[in-house]
Amino acid sequence: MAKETEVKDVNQQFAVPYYEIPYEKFFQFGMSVDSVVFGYHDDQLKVLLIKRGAPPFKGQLALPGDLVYPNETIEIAAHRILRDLTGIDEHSVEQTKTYSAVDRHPVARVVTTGVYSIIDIAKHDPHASAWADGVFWMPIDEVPRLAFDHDQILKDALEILRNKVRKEPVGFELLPEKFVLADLQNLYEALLNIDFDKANFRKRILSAKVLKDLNEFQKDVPHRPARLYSFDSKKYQELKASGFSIQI
Amino acid sequence: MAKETEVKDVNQQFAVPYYEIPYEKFFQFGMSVDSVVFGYHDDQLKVLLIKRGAPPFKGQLALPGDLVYPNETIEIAAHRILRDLTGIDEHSVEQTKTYSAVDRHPVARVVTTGVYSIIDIAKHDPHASAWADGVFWMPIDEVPRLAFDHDQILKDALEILRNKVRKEPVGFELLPEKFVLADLQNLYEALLNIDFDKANFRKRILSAKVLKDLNEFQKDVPHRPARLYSFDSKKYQELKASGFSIQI
DNA sequence: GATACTTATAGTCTTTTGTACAATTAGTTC
DNA sequence: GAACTAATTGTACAAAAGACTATAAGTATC
Repeated sequence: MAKETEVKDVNQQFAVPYYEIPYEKFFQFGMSVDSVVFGYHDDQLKVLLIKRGAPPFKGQLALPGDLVYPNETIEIAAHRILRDLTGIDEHSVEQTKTYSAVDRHPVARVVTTGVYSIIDIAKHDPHASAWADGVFWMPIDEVPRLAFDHDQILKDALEILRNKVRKEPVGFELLPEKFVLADLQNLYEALLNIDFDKANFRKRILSAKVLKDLNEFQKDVPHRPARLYSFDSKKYQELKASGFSIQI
Repeated sequence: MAKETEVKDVNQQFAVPYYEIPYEKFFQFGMSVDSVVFGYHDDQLKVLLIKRGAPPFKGQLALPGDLVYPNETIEIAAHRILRDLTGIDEHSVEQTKTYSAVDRHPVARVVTTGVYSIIDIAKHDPHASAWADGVFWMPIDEVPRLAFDHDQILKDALEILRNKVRKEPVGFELLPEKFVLADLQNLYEALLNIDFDKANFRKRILSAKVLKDLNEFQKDVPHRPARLYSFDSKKYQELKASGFSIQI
């Protein structure tokens, strides 16, 4: 909760009814979006970063993000900005939190909304464009200090992802179409920083009945090949509609 | 996900690098906060509404909310605005979502952030002030059509509350200091729309070990008086720190 | 003051779920 | 074929959840 003193100070400065304050005073905010794009590769959870090619923080690593146009929603801006900066076109967008610290932007008053999305790295090939000087998939625990308050935005998004992944089958969006149970387990272990017992993980995930058994098998592995599965989103929708929820 | 066409339209209109677009174009947003204040009374979950005494939507019911000052954070503004409109002073503030539909405000471009808080009705006595023409505690399932997009904001906040209440002991903030297990059960039943078995609810809640047994009893009830408890926040902090979490 | 009534609280029994770990299977490599 | 690796199946025990019964401790009634 905010300290009482802070609240009082603000009040004293504007101690008049709101309709007597000049309209222009209020309509000076810039809005921006910052996207936390998660991917998974080499058994590691990764996040998409850009090298900023424009001030402020030029040259530093940051989340892809920019100002929202006056005639856009935050969600539409998130799509546009991510495509402009990295070329990534199709992706989901979920809000995390809105950051409004008065001095979070060194130049102007910009309130930003964090969003996150989850993509299959193999399906996208990000490349820097517009004012981005570079785009990188960075393993989540190697991320350095970022521009603005993006450290915090990333941290919050990660926490939300970790909570979400236990209740909803978002994990599958990070994997290729066909996968093996061990892949799925590795993903969850990387995501949650937990080790699961292989046999029990299998039982739990299969009992959720959201995997389609493809009756195909791994190829070219130096051991017994494992069964391939895909996520059965139709079955999941049915289950969800009937009030059932999965727990991992 | 947004439709592709919408995104394209927006792009065509601003098909120039962002640094060539006049600065003023971007900094025209108004920011506001709308508070969903939950309370519990008469075995009912209630929400605090105001009757708007200022345009737009003058005379209609709405969530307490207003514009954020240029030198405030959203959270500080939420405190100020709720105090100004209803006199409620101490309260928690948690963000839910940010709403940015271009036409959500009929007069200007206002992006609003929803916040929610949970208070003990008995401890606060809201009264209309500033431009509020009335303040009401409204049972959650009797809430009529509200101004702006406040129906949606309330709906989202309620869903977030319901999710939260199962994992964190927020429920206690809605109850008076000393309560009886039946109170707590009624609260959870009202909140989640579920019936619990009395004996099992008791076992589960007590096994979480976050209740302090006060060794006091109900008075003036026409039957065997029940034991009074209070929430032991110190113990809860310890449990939480040691990685334990409650599940209801 | 005995009896009915109401709700609190304790206890039991069964089913389900979670967890650890052993056994078996099916492939590759040498 | 023997050694090796990982997949898959199975088993046994512990813990939790759920349904239900029994008892306790008050008030209200007569």
